[in-house]
Amino acid sequence: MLKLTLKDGSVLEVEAGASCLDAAKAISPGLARAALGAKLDGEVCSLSAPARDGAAFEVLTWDSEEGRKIFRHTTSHVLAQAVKRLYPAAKLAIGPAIENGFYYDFDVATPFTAADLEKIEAEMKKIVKEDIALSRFTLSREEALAKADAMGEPYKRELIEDLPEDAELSFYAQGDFTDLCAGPHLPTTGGIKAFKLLSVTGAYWRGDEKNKMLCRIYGTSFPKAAMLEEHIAALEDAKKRDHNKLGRELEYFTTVDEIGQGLPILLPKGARVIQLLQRWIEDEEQKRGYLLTKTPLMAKRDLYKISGHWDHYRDGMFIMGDAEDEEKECFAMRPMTCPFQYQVFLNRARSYRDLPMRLGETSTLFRNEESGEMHGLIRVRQFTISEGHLVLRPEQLEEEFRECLELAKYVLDTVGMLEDCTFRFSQWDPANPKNKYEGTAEQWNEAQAVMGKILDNLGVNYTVGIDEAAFYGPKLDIQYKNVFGKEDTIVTIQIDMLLAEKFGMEYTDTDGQKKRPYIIHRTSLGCYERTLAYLIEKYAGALPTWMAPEQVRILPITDRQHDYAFALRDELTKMGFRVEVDDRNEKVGYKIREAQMQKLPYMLVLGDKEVEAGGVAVRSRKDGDLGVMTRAEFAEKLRVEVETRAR
RNA sequence: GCUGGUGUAGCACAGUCGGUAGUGCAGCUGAUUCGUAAUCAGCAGGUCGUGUGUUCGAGUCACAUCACCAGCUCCA
Repeated sequence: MLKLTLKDGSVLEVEAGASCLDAAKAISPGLARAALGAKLDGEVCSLSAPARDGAAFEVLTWDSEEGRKIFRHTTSHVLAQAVKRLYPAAKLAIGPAIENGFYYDFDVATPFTAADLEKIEAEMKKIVKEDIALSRFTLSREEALAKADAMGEPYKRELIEDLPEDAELSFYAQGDFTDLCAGPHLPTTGGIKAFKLLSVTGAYWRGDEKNKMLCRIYGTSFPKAAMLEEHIAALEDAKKRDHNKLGRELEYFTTVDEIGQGLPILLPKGARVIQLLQRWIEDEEQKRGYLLTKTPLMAKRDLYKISGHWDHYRDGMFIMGDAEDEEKECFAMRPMTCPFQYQVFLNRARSYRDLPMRLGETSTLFRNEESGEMHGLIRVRQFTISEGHLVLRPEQLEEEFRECLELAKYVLDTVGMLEDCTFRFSQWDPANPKNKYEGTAEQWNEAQAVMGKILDNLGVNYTVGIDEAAFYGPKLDIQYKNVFGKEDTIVTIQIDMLLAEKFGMEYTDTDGQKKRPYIIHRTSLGCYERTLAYLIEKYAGALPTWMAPEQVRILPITDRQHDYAFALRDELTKMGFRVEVDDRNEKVGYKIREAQMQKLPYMLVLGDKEVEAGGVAVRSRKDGDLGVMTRAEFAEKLRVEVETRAR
């Protein structure tokens, strides 16, 4: 008999030689039916793996991420098997499970089309119906290489070659298909009840643009058809929130072919929201001791040579004139604010009494992104950020970093985005071959150690992103996902010791010695265009009242109420609210419908009764008819909602 | 930049085998003065993303180019 320890501490006895599936059955047949994999002493394994005496045992179901990964990873093998059956010449690359699905990369002569996907799906259905058992076997490195060659899989050979020499390599076989794979997998293909291939795209082998572009098929799968349908419906729903569609429909922004890619026009509504956010951030920063600066949008190449941008970032810059002709003046639009804002500090000799010096600027930047990178308002070529640089004595670093993080969390929380944010400690990669980073290993290790200590002291729950640092230092990036699950940085806080040195920044300390300051680069709300995009998606266009471009629309029922309507508009406008009158000759139902579709927070319906009583009939987009109020009551309700920045 | 897809009126779409462009909503004009998600009628609006080519003839076919979308790479 074997003894397994369960999660609740109880001990389960099973026959010698029992598999993890047998153990699951021993717990309960229902659990065994839902089981996708298991954990032995915390290590994920297939259900077919033998139970180990004395091990801690756990059954993985759909409720666990590991369980879902096993399920989807097996689906990717079914996909690969179907592709190999239909297109024997296709070469296999990799096929992992990802969040919400899986993909598999193939090297094929001609990329798959939508029609091919249908054929492949049909073949996958057959494979699932055949209920083929998956079996694991291991080979030595040499045997594995021979196996890869025998299968005619050059990419698998490359993968094996890069694994450590003494590694034991596992393969999974399912009928006529075998794949190099760490696993684990479902016991058979029959468990995959519902799946769908979603898209076919290109992807570079090993993620390197110098390598061949492979053909990637994305898909997803679920244990029940209803769950798949629900997922597809959720994807459809996400598309409706897409800022790039909704933001154009609701007239927040537009683009014009003649102006160019990545250069959106902010229409009155979008421009208003961004103005509101900017005023708020500038005021918040002023309250926190920031000094306001306004620095040029361009500079001579000489400045970028000092900062290192000329060497490290030139491809990303808009350069005017001949970059190669050293005799002539050459200007470039700024891709970052740092070297400009440092000049404020450098304006005169500084003492320790000047520090901390907190500089803030609503800063417009220009980056010549590659043509395929642009996306709505999220990735653009000209954008405006709530920029700031803090020049510090070393002992001020931790406290100021904490305050930067607090400010970022406060503004993200206020706009309602904090709950969906994740934190990433972005570090350098000493092995990066592209000469991406400035400075020495010692400087990097010091900056990262300092930052790591601060993050740990502050209890920040972060993931580490290797090779995600800026060229001059490590970053804490606050990440946000768009409706399609694609992640971008919304706020960044960076520690920099290199640029201070390059620009010769120093201060006289209490002991009369010249010392090098630390610098924090940070944003409060990141890039306003990007933030607007996320807000449109988060609220599906119904922005909270305090930031809504139009807060109230007055809807007179007939033209007898027009004078009252315009007087009311002027009254509310003077109080600082954003109000319009819909005085068109239309029925009130029509006007309400339009205001609802534009997601306006409040509609004030005015008929003879309201005019007579001097009141307003209030309708909110959320709760419908709120009944009649006096004008003062409504104004007070609105004031409280705006001042508290209610969501 | 790379792979694939898309591009017809402000928006959503139709347009057959290559034969000279339609529908609905929006807009404008008129009538209607109406109580919580669409009043009725009329009018106007498009060198079919752009360019070149094939053809007697191109929205339709070919090539190039631009923009948009998904993904890769890159990044706030």
